[in-house]
This record gives sequence, C-alpha cells and structure tokens, in this order.
Amino acid sequence: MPDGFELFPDRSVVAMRVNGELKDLATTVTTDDDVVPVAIDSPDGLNILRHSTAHVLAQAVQSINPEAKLGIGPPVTDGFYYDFDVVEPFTPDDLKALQKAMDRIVRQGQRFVRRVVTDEEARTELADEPYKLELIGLKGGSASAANDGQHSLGQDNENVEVGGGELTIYDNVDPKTGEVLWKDLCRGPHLPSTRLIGNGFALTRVAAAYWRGSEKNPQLQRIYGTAWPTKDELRAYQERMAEAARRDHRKLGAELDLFSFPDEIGSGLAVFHPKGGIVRFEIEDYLRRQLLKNGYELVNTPHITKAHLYEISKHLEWYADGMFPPMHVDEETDADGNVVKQGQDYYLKPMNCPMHNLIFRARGRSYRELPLRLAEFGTVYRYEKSGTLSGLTRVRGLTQDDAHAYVTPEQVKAEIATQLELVLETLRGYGLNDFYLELSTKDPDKYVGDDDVWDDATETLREVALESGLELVDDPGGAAFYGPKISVQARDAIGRTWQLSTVQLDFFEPELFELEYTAADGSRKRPVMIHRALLGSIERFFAILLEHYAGAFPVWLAPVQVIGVPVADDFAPYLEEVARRLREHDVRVEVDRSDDRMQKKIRNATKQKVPFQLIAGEQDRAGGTVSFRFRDGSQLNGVPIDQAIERILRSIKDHEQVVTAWSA
RNA sequence: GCCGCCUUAGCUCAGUCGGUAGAGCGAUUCACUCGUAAUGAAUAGGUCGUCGGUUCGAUUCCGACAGGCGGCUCCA
Repeated sequence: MPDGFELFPDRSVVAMRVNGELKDLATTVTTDDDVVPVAIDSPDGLNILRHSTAHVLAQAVQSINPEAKLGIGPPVTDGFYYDFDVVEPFTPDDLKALQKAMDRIVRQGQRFVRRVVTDEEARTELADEPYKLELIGLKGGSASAANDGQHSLGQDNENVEVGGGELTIYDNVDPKTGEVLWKDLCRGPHLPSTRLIGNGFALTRVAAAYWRGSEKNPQLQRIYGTAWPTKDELRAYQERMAEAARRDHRKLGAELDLFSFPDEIGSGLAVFHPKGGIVRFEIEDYLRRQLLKNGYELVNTPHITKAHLYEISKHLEWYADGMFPPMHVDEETDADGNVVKQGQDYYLKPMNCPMHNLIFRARGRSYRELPLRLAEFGTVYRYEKSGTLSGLTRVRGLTQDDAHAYVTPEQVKAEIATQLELVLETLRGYGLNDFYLELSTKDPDKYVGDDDVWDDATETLREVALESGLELVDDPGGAAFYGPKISVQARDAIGRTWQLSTVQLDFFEPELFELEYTAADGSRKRPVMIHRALLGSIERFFAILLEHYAGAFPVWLAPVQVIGVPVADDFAPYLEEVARRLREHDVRVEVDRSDDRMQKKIRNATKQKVPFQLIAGEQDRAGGTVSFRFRDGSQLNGVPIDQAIERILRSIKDHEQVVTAWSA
C-alpha cells in the first residue's frame, strides 16, 4: 500500500485528506480511499504549518526550561500559540533565545512521527504533564460536545491535542540517529519534517491565559507566534501589522488632535477636541437626516434613573456587574444615625430601551401608529472591567445610536427587511461597502421565553438575511438572553471586519413593561420590539472610520476641508476672500498665515491630511484662479475661483473621497 | 478583574551602575516674504505618574495606588 510521499512527490504537499480526514503523508492508503493532497499554502496546510511550529516552540521551551509544563498549542488566525505553566513569566529576551532554539530545531529537520497509544500508555508517558493528563481524561467529552454544534472555541482548541477516538503521541525524531528528541500528545497531522517550517515564522508576544479559558482556572503563560510558508509572506504579514499600527485610532486621534482620555476624568471616558467634535457632528448629522427621512422619531432621555426602572427591565438582575454602582440619595438620618427617611438608589443608565418603553407607554397606542420607531443618540455608562478598556472601541461612556421599533407581530418581517435596507444604504454613505451578515442564535444556557417563539423569530431573521443576498454566517449561542439578532459586519480598507449594526428581536421587554396597543378589533395586543443600532456606539464607529480612512477622511467628514496656502503673506488677503466665499457655503476652510515658508505650510497641511490645499501667488492672483494641491501631492493649477468652489462643494455633497487630482 | 510590560518637557524618546536631567519636533519671539513635504536664530517649558518606605541623599532601589499597552476572561 502506498503512502502520501509516494502519491504526492511534490514538496509543497505537506499532508492529505483521506476520506475527508486530515492525515500525515506517512499514512498508508488503499485504492478505495478518496485521497486529496494538502498544499502548505492552503488553509489546511497553513494550519498544519502553524500547529507544527507551535510544537517546535514547545520543544524549544522545554529544552531551555525542562520544568515548563505544557498546555495546548493550536493554530490561530495568521499564527499559533502555546500555553505553558512556568514559575517565571517569559520576558522579551526569552523570546529571542527561544526563536534561536527553534531555528536550530527547524534546521535539524526533525521528523514528526505519529504513534497511537492507549490511555494507560499516554498517562505513563506524560506523567509529568498534568495538563495533558487532564486532556486525556476529557477525551470522550469534547468529542460528543462537538457533535451537537454547541462546542466552544476552547474545546475546539483542546481537540487539536486529543480530538475524539484514539489517542496519539507525536515523536520528534532526529533524522540522522533516529533518536526521539521530544514528544507531545497530539491529534495531528503534522508536517513531515521541521525543516518545512523554514524561516517564515516569528514569535510575537507573551501573555497570560486561563487554562481552558475559564477565569476559575490557573493562568498559564502564552507565547504567540506567526508562521508562513516563506520569509516573504512573513514580511508581508509584518508589514500588514505595521500598517494597522500606523492607522491605530489612538495614535491618529492624538496626531490629528481629535480626542483624548484625560486621566483626571477616568478610564474609558473620552473627550472630543474641536476637530474630533466636528467629525462627530457630521457623522451624527448625516445619520439623523437618514432617520428622519425613514420614518423614525427622535426622542431624548436622561442619563440617570431610579433603580426600579432597571428592576422592571431585569437589567439589574442580569447585568448588575456591568453597571456603575448606585448613587444613594435623599436618605435622612437622625442624630443617632437612625434612618428617618428611606433613600433612593439612582443608576447611570447602561441601556436606553427601558426609557423608550416608557415613552411608548406614556399614552394609549393604536395599531395605526405602528410601526412606531423611536430613535436617540443616548449616552450610556457601563462599568467595563479595567483590563478590557481599549481606546474608543471599548469605553465606559458611550453614545449609542439606539432605535426601538414597536410593531405588530405581522409587521416584524417587513420591518426588519426595511431596517436592513436602511442600515446598508446608510453605511455606504460613510464609505463602507463590503458587508456580510451574522445571525446570532439562542444561548441554551442563557435565555428567557419559549423555544417556539425563539425558533420562529430566528427563522424570520434568517429569511430576511437570505433575501438580502449578502453572505450569512451563523453565530450559534451569540444572542442576548431576550432574543436573536442579525448583525452587519463590515470589512474595512485593510480587510479587518467590524461588527457594526445590529437588528435584534425582543419579545421579553414588552412583557416586562406590559406594553400594549389597541388593535383594529378593539382588543389589546402586545407589540414586538426591535432594537436597532446602526453605528453601534458613535465613539467606536468614529474609531472604525478613522482607521478605515487612516485619518484621511472623505471631504464631508474632514475637520478642515480646505486650507489656503499663500506663496507669500502678500497673497493671504486674496485667499482670505476665496475662503470667505467658501465659508458662505459652510465649508470648513482656513488660511495659513503663520510665518512658516510655504513649503512648511504644505508639509503641515499634508500631515494633517487636509483634502484640499489652495495655493495662490502672483500668477493665480493675476488670473483670478487658485492652484489645488491634493493629498497625494498631485496638482491642478490655475483653476478659476468659481469653478474651484463649485467642485469643492460637489465633493462635499456627494460624500466624495478625494485623494488625487480630479481628471476633469 | 487576572497575568506581563510600560509611565522622564505638549509629542517622540535619550539619560542618571543613588548625588534633583537632555535631544528632535511642537510653542513663543525676532529676522526672512519665498510657487508645491521642514529658512535661520533666540527664548520659555520638567517637584522624572502619585503616595509611602529604604538611604546622609531617590527620577534611579522596594511597596502600594493611578494611568497606558499586549493578552485572558467579559461585552445587554
């Protein structure tokens, strides 16, 4: 019987699928088997490469520190990690030493050799590896969990080590002597030899991680790395990371003077500076107009409320940990400290919906009013754990563009479909064009309501999602406790995806708030509630746009849209007049009258990513023209003023992104 | 919240093996008035994150706290 080496002499084939299962090339097959080669640069091949690199890392760690206990080491997006229990956490210097040790193992060309073992043999061989022993004990459990579609990522990763069925150990064998240099419990498959790892890998960072992903378990030290078939691909990956770092909204926010997080205010609480403030204004203004054009009504609600409201909504029951602690007010005590008047607890609001429910309930509602769509940019406060805060994307004070539509059960499907349409159209207006949908379904451990209602609602969402024609990805267990949701995921300019809009069904809150409308036949009916966030949080959306555009906003969003650069101060009044005319049309324009030389002014304006620099000297003044300089350095000289103004106004109105000189 | 790392001028960063600090950019002033990414000069600016400990002496060593970064967990 042949093995994979005979079937696929091509060196880029590193494994194969036999009857659908990934196998080492050393596996022997028969003519009845369905055998497909796995190339190193295929998705399967990359996972095998990365997982094999993780093994080499673990071997390197134990060669330097034999006391290190092994956790798990699966492939992840673009790379791999391996967890270790060590007394002293790893340092950056350790990473350098480990990288060298890995290089030696790779160059040695050790063979990965698979060996089936019994549970007993595995326990004996791995007696010094307590975490591996634990995985052996789990073997059966994770296999069955995988079958019902409810397994978590953690269990998936553990499957890399033990999987279902038989246990295997991979020996790393010296190709010259045949000596077994290292071994690890692993399901495989692996590359035939460490040599195939080549020089396309790098260790990237160290971090702590809870064993098996639970806060209750001890923390292990995790080393992350990246691995690619070639050095060039590694370099390209590193360049992508560098590009993402250059676009980091925290960095751009400081460089472009958009926002900051003063320590005096507190973690996760941002202030927007004038330039960030105007961008934010434009983001919100466009959205408000979209809402008003599409049948939404704007409402406004307070930032704090008595506890009772969140008792009704059950937020205090489910999410108290995520809320700021209450302010206790109005309590009176006598001289002895006895309470003579009961006080009240007030909470900062973490959600707007209960307040919108009160607006719905403020008077009787008719079926003729439905769908009733209440929208608000409501600022909410959430006590996020300190370690989770991050720039504008994860904060403690955020403004949701929050809308709640109250509909009859019959209107649900049509309402969701129109909402989805509005969402996509609006997002395109911000310059985002690449979307897919995600359907988050019931978490069996955390939900309320009837299974039938959940099933129907989920099915409705799925139908609408499919009718949109967009790609649909399932997110099992991802729903909030009160209902399933569709979310819109957008890909940005460098291919990262962000969850933006969510459309979420809620059968629960209308019950809790006893919401009712009068139907055509005079009976009282309960509306269905649809939570709809278009941008999510304004702050986070701001960050996403900032990174998407790398700070170079389309003209309508740019804090400064036009800057006048006089060739010498003599020509400043001429440009001031052009600026005055632009300002009449609400264009944000400045004339740079600093005593820098014009070259320096151009440099400054370019660094600030201003879309249009209007330059004028004697030639332009004499001709009644201006000269455009665009962000990429291209020019359009001697443009008549009227024409220049008209073109600038058009670029704003059309939400145009302008980087280079107009062609016509 | 947990683990690790970090915190020196507005920004980016040097530096002090314990004797209270320096550069570039930025800011201000003066000169220069110039056609497409940095004109030159001068000046100002820091109780070295905060509090406590060790020490004759702490920005430096130790501890606590605050803030940031990378992860983990979490994210209505």
